[in-house]
Order: sequence, then C-alpha cells, then structure tokens
Amino acid sequence: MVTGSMDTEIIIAIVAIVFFIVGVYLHKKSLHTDPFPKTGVNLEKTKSLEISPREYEVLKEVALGLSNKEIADKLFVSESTIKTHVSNLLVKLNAKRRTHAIQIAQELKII
Amino acid sequence: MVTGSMDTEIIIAIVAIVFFIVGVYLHKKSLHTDPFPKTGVNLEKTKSLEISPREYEVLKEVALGLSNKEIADKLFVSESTIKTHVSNLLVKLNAKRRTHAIQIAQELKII
DNA sequence: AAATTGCTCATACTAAAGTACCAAAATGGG
DNA sequence: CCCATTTTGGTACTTTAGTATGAGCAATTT
Repeated sequence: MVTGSMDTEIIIAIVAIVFFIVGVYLHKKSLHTDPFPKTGVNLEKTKSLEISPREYEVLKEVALGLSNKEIADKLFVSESTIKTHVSNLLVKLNAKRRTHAIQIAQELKII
Repeated sequence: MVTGSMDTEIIIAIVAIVFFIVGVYLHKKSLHTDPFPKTGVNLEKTKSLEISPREYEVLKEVALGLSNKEIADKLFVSESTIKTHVSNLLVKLNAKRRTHAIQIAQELKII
C-alpha cells in the first residue's frame, strides 16, 4: 500500500464489508416496490375495452375451462345469457373464439 | 474520526462507494441464476404425462387460440389429425375440453 | 318522462369441437 | 429386419360454440 497503517487498513476493510452488505440489502429492498399490480389494473383495462362487470365475470370462468352450460349453472342464469356474454366478449376482445379470447385476455393481463 | 488524515478519509469514502456498488451489482446478478426453467422443465413433465412431441406441439397452438383447421394448416397436416391429437391430449390432461386443457397445462407449467 | 345501458332470455341456424373406431404409413431402436 | 410407438387420416355422429335477431326489464342518466 502507498499509505496507511495497519489500523487504517482494517478500518477500510470494515467499511468495505459494511457498505457491501448495505448495497446488497438496499438493492434487495428496492425490488419489493411493485407487488401491487395484483388487483386494480385489471378493472382499469376492462373499462377501456368497455367490458361490463358481468362479461368480465364470464370471461374469468371461460378462462377456467368451463362450458357455457357450466358457467350458466354457476352464475344462476340460462345458457343463452352466457352465449350472449361470450359473443359480446369475442367482439370486444377481437377474438375469433373463446380460446383466442383467453390468450388475448392473458396478454392484456386482465385475467 | 479517531485516527486518519484527510487522504485516509477520502480513501475510505471511495472504498465505501465502490463496495456499495459491488454489493448492488452482485445481488442483482445473483437473481439471474434461475432463468433456465425456460425450456427443459416442460418436456420433463410432458413425458410423465406421456404426451408425445407432436401432441405437445398441438397443445401449444391450442393455447394460442387457434382452431383445429388453423393448426392443421400451420403444421401441414389434415384437420382429422389435429382432432386426434387434441382428443388424446384431453384424455392425457384429464380435461373436458380444450379451454380446460389450457388451464390445466398452465397450472402444470408445461406451457 | 324519455333515452341509454346492462342483464336477461329465446328461437333458429351455422360452424366448430369432440368422440368412437379403425387403419395405413413412418420412425426409431433393439 | 421386426416391433413398438408415433403420426397420420378417414367416416360417421353427437355435442358445444358461436351468430343473428329480437325483446322484456331494471337501473341510470339526461
């Protein structure tokens, strides 16, 4: 070393270690600032797509793999109603069929 | 400070900054050690489910929202062939229909 | 009050999806 | 070469999905 006694070198080493740890710690903490996009963003986008609350509800069931009849029973409405909702969803999501709608919805992160 | 000249303090400060940066950098890098589940894990599970390579290929297309006819054209085979593959996939994935198969496949993280 | 919007449901079809069953090539090891 | 598996394909149906159209009802909004 150019300058510095034994004591000085020890102090520098300690400072190095401490700031290294601080660096790791702060970076780790900085990564915990975005786990909020859980709920909230979804409904925002559905609005811009003009998807109604009921349609959105149906969309989620479709994505779970349920048939129109199964969704109808689950939501206590007729199958006709579900067909209407799904049909409207396809138009609004610009999808050719329900599987396509699922893919698009996932890409838009609305489900 | 107990001991140390002006020069010493500057050195300590520099060391602190350098190791702080090193700390941040190494921690950041340490988070890039698992991006391997890209490919590899998938094929493992498909084996356990006895899903053939071709069936797996069809599964991915189904998940993209394509129709049987579209998949057939894309893979240069007949629609009958795709129907056979999809039917086999439903049995192997224990799904009632293609949308259900998508959901199950995603849950198993094989797509 | 009148118009709008969302949810509901029906009828009548057309179009995909899915099942069942069978069978011929193609492929990859042993 | 033979065998097992995969991939391919067809026919014949049954079942879901999806479209088109019209309409009644309740809650808002204007």
